[in-house]
Amino acid sequence: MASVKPSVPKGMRDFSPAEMVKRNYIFDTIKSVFRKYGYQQIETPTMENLTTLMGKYGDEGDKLIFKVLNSGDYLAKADAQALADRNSQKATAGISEKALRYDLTVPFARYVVQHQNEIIFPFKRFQVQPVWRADRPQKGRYREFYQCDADVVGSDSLLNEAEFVLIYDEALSLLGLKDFSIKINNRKILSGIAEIIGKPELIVDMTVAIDKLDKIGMDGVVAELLTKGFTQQDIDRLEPVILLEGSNAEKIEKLKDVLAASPIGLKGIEELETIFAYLQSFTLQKATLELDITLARGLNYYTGAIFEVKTNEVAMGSIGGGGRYDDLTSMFGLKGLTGAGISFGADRIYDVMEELQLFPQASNQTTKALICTFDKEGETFALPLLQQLRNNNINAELYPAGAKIKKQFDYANNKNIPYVIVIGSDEVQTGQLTFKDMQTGDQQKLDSSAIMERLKA
RNA sequence: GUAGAUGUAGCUCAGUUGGUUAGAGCACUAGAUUGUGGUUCUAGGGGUCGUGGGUUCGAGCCCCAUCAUUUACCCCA
Repeated sequence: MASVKPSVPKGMRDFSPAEMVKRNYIFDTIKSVFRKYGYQQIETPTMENLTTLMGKYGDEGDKLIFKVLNSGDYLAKADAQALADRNSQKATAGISEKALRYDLTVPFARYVVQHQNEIIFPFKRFQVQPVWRADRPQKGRYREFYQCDADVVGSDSLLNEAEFVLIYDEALSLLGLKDFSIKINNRKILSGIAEIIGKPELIVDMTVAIDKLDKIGMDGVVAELLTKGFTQQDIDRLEPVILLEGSNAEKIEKLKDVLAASPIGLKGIEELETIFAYLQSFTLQKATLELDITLARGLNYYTGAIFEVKTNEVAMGSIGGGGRYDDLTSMFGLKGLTGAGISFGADRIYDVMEELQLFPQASNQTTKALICTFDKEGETFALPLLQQLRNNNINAELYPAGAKIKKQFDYANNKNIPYVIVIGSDEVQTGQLTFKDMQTGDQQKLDSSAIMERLKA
């Protein structure tokens, strides 16, 4: 067989042992915080029906969904006309019925509707699984990456939103981030602004444009708004709102003025105030909570609070986001169920922590003791000791007999194994085994029970 | 989809105006050391220079195409 150059698909990666230690550290930390706040883990399949996903993420999102070719003779059922016309979009429906999940929120909504009779509401679930996007990879952007989501459905209490802030703060502080912002906004405020301007139908274009403020500046935003159908007059009314400054409380007061004539806008402000009021009773560790009126987020299923988390220590896109969605389950036939959730971008958090060197030295993830022998006799002698070590919860391995002792020590060294037990003919005869500390180089003769005590300590 | 950068040993990279047999570090193998690694010294293996074409007496280097990787835009975690 011709040999194939080994490679993985664009934007996807292998994770070697050293990386997995660090990744698990992130996952375990986030999961423990989720559990602490009452969230329970579920998983959903890698693939969803294409119809479940399409139309949930906007036109752009639809293009970024990885579609999976039907099994068997997939062209048999294809739309011949669409194929002849080279109309990919139309042809897709005939040849693909499944797709890789694009996020965890939509599959969760599907799950809730499908299992509504088993679920006790409010239902608080977390989910840590990879998602796939057919995007162009670049810094901090992969085609396969993990999201860590916590969502609650069936509770409209704004305490949930307040707790999301606490979860972000606690998890990221635990991971060692020292300066990050949890940005918060409310979709209803954005709606109110669009309403005041008199262009409620252009809310999506408006939010997409002002979301870019810190990237392209006010001039860029104005230019984009003009192309989207806003007049200079609209922009004159919009500008002071976008450029609001001051403390969160000051921004809220100014917004109350601006949105006085918009019931929905005022509702959004009220929600924000409630969340801030809840948080008065809690102390944040490292996070800065910041009301950011330009925060929009692309997903248009959000209806209330919107969150986004950014680190201020390195240049990186957002490392988390979320918000409230009042109607996501209605797409699957269950009306009147509100939900809210947040997501951590584990891969970006990894990149940030790597850059800031925040990973602790992990010592207990490797083998603690390696038994080295010279021959079959030593190996046989070593087997009971090996089991005894493992029975005492000591990570231990026996180097298969036959290799040169130098090679075995090399192995221990490369694998960062801290202790080596050497068993040769002397040791077999006397029962006094050679026990060596690989860090200091010290070695001494000890019997197996003494070794056990040393390793348990 | 648009634009730039980069493709040389398993990895990270050097390679002069185009000139003999393409180099280094790390890693690997062996020896110095027949019961001792991490340090040191010595030797060794390993290359269709991404691929295809062109210019030239001569191409890793110049030109064209193509593929791959990567960065930015759009969008997003």
